[in-house]
Amino acid sequence: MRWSRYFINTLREVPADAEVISQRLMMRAGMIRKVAAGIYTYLPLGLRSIKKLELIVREEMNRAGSAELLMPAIQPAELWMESGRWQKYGKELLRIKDRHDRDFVFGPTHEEVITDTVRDTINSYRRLPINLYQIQTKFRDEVRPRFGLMRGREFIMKDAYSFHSSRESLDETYETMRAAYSAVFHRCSLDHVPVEADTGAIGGSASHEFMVLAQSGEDAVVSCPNCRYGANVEKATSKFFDDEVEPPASQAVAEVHTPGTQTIDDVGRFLGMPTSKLVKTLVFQADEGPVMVLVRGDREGNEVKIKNHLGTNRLDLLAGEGLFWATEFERQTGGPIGYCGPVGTKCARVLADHSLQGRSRWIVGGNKKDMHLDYAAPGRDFPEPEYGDFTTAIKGDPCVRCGTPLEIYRGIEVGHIFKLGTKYSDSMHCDFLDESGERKPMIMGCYGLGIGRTVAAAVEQSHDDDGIIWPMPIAPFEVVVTSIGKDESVLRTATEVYENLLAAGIDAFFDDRDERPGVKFKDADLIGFPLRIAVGAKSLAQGQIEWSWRKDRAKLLGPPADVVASVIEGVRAGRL
RNA sequence: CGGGGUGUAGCGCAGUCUGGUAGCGCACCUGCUUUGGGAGCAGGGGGUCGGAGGUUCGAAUCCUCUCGCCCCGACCA
Repeated sequence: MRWSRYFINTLREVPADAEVISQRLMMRAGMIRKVAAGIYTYLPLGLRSIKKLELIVREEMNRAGSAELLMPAIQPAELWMESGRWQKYGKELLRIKDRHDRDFVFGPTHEEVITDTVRDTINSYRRLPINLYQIQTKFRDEVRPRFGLMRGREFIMKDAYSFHSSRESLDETYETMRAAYSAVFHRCSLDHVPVEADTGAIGGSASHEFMVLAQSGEDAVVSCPNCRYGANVEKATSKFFDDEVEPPASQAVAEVHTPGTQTIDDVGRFLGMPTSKLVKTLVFQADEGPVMVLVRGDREGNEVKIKNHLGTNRLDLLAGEGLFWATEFERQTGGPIGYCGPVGTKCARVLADHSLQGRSRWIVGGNKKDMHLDYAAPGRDFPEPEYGDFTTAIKGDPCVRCGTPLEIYRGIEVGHIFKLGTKYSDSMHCDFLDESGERKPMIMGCYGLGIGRTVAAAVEQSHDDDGIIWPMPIAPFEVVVTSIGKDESVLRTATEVYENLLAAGIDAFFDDRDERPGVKFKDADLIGFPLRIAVGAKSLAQGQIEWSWRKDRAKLLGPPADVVASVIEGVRAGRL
C-alpha cells in the first residue's frame, strides 16, 4: 500500500480526552477515531492490527478444537428472560425494541444464544464435548467508558463456549483453552500472567483472568514471587492474622467513652491503639436486609467476597450522608454511625473476617453515641459471627500457598475463562442423555478474549516517547519503505524495493509522499512499523540503502538486494 | 445516579466576567525557496460559536430549558 493513496492522517496534537498511552498513540497514529463515548471507528491502519490478532486467535482456537460460528449481535429478550439475566444484568445490558414493540438486547455476551443453539442440536453424550467460538462486536453500556479500546462500550471480543457430559471433560477443555490463550498472548509478545478470578455476573465455579501487566491497568492483581500464585485482588486470599499475643478474654465487657470518634482512625488515636487492634464494622444492605461485616481495623472490606458469601444480588454499603440516612442507618442497625457494633445489633447476620477468629480482645462500637466496648467476646456478648475471607489482600500479606510476601501489580484483563457448570443448561434446559439413558444438564465452560483490548494492551506494553513499537505479528504493516527526496533514482529504487517485498509476501507500506524526511521519519516512528527501509540520494549514490528496527533504531546500510533479503528474514523471524 | 467541568473550523485552544464585524496554532489549498528527524516566506479556503426558547436596537458573550462530552465517586467484569 502506498501512503499517498491510503486513508490515514496522523495528528501532531493529542485529542484532549485521551487519557492513556495506547489511546493517545492510536488516535495520533490514525488507527482509531472516537465516534461517541466508548464507541470507535477502526480506521484502516487500526483495523489491520485487529484483523491480524483475530487471525492469530482463529488459528489457536481452531488448533484447540473449537469451531467458529457467528451468532447475531441482536438477541430476543425471551432468551434472557429464560436464563434470568433479563432481570439480573442491570443497565449495562442495552435493551432495544423493534417496530413491533418487541424486546431485544444488543448482546454483551452469548451464553443464552449458544445454549439455545446447542440444546436444539445435541441430545446425546456421544456428540459431546462440543466447543464453539465466534469473533464479534459486543455492546456493554458501561457507566463510564474510558481509555479508548481498553474499556469501550462497543468492542470486539472472541467468545467461546464448551459443552460437556462430565466435569473431567470440562477440566480437560478448560486446560486446552488456557494453553491456547497463553499461546495467543505469547505470539503477540505480551507479558501476561493468568490469575485466579471472581466469576461475577457470568457465574460458575472456577475462573482465570489473563492479565497483561501495565501501569494503566484497571485491575489489581496479587502475585507471589515464589510460587507463582496469582489472583485478582477481588478474589485473592492471603493468610494474615494477629501476630501479637493478647490478654485472655476473662475480662468482662467494658464500656469506653469515646466522644467524637466517627472513624476508625479517630478511635485508634483516641485510645492510643493501632487500628489493627480495633474491629471495623461495615453495614451493607443485601437482598435479605442489613448485614454486618466485621474486619480488622486496618483492613478494607471486599465487597465481591462478601457478595459471594451471602449469595446476594445487591450489596450496598450503608453510609450516612445526610439526616435522613443517619436516621435510617440507626433504625436499621440499632447503632448510630461511627458507633455501631455487633453487641445488640439489629442486623440479622453478622460476618467476620477470619483474621479476627480467635482474637481475644475485641474493641467494637457500642451501638450508642460516643461509646465503644472493650473486651467484647463473641459467643458471650454477641452471637458467634460467620467467619470467612472478607477483606482485600494487600502488598506484603503472606501467600496462602507458601507464605511469601505477596506483590501487587496493575493489569489489563485481556482474557477471562470460566467453568460455568450448569448455570445456563439448568435454567435453559440444555440437556443430554448419558450412557444409561438418563437426562442430565450439560456442563459448560466459557472463554472470552478482548480483541481490541489486547491490541491496546500491546501498545501499552510496547512504545516509547516517539510512538508505538509494534510486535511484528500484530503490526499493521511489517515494513515501511521511506523515499527521501524527489530524485528519480531514489523513487525508482524505493519502488523496486517495495515491490520486491510485496512479492515475497511481506506486508510492506510505501511512504511515497512528497514530504520532508523529518516528517516521514516522525510518522513512521509514531505508527510504529517494526522495520523501516530508507532510500535517500546520498547513500544511493554509493549504491546503498538503509534499514533499521524500530525497537533500537540502529541504522544498517547495504545494497538494495541485500537489504531486502535481510528485511525479509527479519520479518519472518518476527512473525512467530 | 451524586459532585465538578466543558462544548467556538478536522485537531489543540483564546474570546464569554464587562453584549457591538468570530480569532490564534496545527492540519488543508496555491506559489516560491527548502529537503536525512514534525522547514521558511507570501497568499488562500473552511464556522448555523452543541441545540431550543427568551432578554436586547444588537447575543459566542446575559437568562431559562435541553443535549453531548470529560473528570472524580458510586457501579460494573
